Amino acid sequence: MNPETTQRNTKQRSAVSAVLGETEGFHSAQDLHAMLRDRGERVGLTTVYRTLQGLADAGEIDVMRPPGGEHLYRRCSQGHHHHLVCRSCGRTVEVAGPAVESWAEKVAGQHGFVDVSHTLEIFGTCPECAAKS
Amino acid sequence: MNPETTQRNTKQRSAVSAVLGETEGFHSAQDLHAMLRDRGERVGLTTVYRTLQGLADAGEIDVMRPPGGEHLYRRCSQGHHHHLVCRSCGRTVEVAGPAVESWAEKVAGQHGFVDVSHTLEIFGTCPECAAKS
DNA sequence: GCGCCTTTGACAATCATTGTCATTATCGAC
DNA sequence: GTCGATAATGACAATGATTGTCAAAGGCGC
Repeated sequence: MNPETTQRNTKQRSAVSAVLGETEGFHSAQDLHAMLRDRGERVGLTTVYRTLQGLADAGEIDVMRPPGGEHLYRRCSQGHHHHLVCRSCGRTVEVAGPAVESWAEKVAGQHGFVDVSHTLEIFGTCPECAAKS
Repeated sequence: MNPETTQRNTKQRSAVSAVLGETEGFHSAQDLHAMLRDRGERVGLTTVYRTLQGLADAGEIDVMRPPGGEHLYRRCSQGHHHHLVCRSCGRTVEVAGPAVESWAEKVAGQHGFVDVSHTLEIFGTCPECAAKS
């Protein structure tokens, strides 16, 4: 078992990372690819996908699978947390829920499940969007 | 707020509903389609998809979007609840978490979000699968 | 600098899901 | 029970995100 999957530092990887660092909210792989092109970076779509997967595996970014069908990626704070997403404008707020974490662990444990993880997303309409409609 | 969801009762709809009622766990649309064919029901794949969407909209079934990429459907108890899924054998346990519900509402409210909903899935390895490995 | 080996990227392939549209079946009215 | 409007169906094509492929290029240790 090699814990350190030989990762090399390439321009493309930093470019993707940089874009993620400068943008707010979630973006699809294709979005990010377009942004990179606009910035003049020449990065292949395939590479964007692979880089994002790598970053996601490394825990440096979060992945969300909205009903829309595309994967959305976002750089988030490192620790475990969840998202409160406006279903109208896409605005995202990070929320922490220690109570939820322990609850999930407890419930899973009661059923004998081990190696537990969980996903939680909260959807709603943010104040601005609610006011608009 | 129900603008007449004009739904007709058709053989296909009952067939899909019946299969869902007799199976355990989550199944993909294509799975269900295959099952229906085995039973001798002649149902088009397109119809299976549409029927499932309809049932999901009506709240009669639950949809899950696992990392695998396929949509999985399952008939569940009507009330709001969540799932504890074995990531090895797919076994599913329904769990209720009143505390989580209220927590989500509260957190969303604190940020001014309205019309709140949420999704929560817990993944783990069930006792049997854990023992096997 | 040199060479090995990972990464890259253009393109093709995959595959679940959705759109299309002529045909069929359902439901309410009579 | 019959009729007719109209929603539902289903075979097929289309879509579109994601993944696979493989030759070429670049990073890293030496």
